[in-house]
Amino acid sequence: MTGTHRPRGAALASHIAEVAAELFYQRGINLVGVDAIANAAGITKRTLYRHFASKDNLVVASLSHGPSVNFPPAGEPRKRLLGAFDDLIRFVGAPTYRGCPYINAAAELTNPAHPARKIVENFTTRRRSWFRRRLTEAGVSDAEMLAEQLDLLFDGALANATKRRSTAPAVAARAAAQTLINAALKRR
Amino acid sequence: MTGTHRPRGAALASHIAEVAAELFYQRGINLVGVDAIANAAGITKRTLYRHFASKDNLVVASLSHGPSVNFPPAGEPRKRLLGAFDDLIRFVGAPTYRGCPYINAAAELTNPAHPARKIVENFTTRRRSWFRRRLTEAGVSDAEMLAEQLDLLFDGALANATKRRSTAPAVAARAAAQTLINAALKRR
DNA sequence: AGCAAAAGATACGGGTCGGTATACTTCGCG
DNA sequence: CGCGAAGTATACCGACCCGTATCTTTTGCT
Repeated sequence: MTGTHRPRGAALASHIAEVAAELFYQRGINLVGVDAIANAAGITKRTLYRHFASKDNLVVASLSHGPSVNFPPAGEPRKRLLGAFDDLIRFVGAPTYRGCPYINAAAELTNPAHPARKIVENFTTRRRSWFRRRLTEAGVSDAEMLAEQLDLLFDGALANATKRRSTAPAVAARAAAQTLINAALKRR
Repeated sequence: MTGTHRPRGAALASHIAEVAAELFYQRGINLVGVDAIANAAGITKRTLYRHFASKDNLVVASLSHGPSVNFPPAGEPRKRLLGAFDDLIRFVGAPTYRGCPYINAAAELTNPAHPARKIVENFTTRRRSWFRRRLTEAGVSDAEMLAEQLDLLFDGALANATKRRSTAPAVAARAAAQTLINAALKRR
């Protein structure tokens, strides 16, 4: 055991990204300066720039440290699908909820060349794929289309809850998902 | 006819808000300064501040001048509902599409006390009410819940299209809306 | 014609931004 | 032990931010 009290090296980089993620999430990417991040992380701006070449790079790294919805790792396909929506309800109900970090990033980073934009796009694609695989396992014929629709309900609940500060949209999303899945299975 | 070449008085205020709306939409509220707005509007910063007490006030005024989805003003209820989704497809397919101005504002304006946040909330509420009224006219029993769900599909398509730059989510939203409406009418 | 309001032109003020420079201290490890 | 990397402390840079002050010119209206 090395026993260092404060993080160093790679561990420090991860710590910086974590602190940045929280600040970006609560106050907005464009409204948080690197000075504030360095200060909150208990380090110097010089040290921050030793780990991240630029603020843009730090934004990219911070995305994987933000809060997220949990997707059930195993179980009956339909239960896993609805379980994701259950956790969505929990997610938007958190007292510190301030929207979906990825939706927010897409809104804040208007420069199409920003490196974080690709991360955002990949994230959505992966979530849609997860839905598609579960739907295929459940026996839905047009899994591609339904996966897209469940993804919409997800983003819709996240975006709507940001505007209204309520869990109602997430609850409605869960119900809509159930309706759509049932309709797809009946029509088979 | 007065015949003034350049707008004055109240007309100028509206012109400023229009220019601001476009800049905010394309480049982001927090990334556009009042100097850039005054410059693009062909006026002086001094004049801008004669019409708007602060940038925050201008942000509020700009929201009503941004691009928006058209809701069919008359016709058979179900046609009007699907017509809104048709225009949603057009909206997200525009080459200058950069997300929903209201969702973006909610993401950018992290200060809960910002005056624009109330405008954003009112907007969502009004759209949901429009859905609810049409659904009631169409004979849906639980119009409240279904209106919420259609609103989710709307926001979902808008948010998802921002991340992916595609009309596919809007097309899927329209199909999902149809499925949900049909299911609600059958179950009556 | 003439006046008050509106708009132009320009500069400034205090603040923050992302990023860099310099010089000093601490730490891990061979 | 001692060396080099990592981190601290602090100051600085040019650019931009929102908002205001001053002064001149234009305009609409009576």
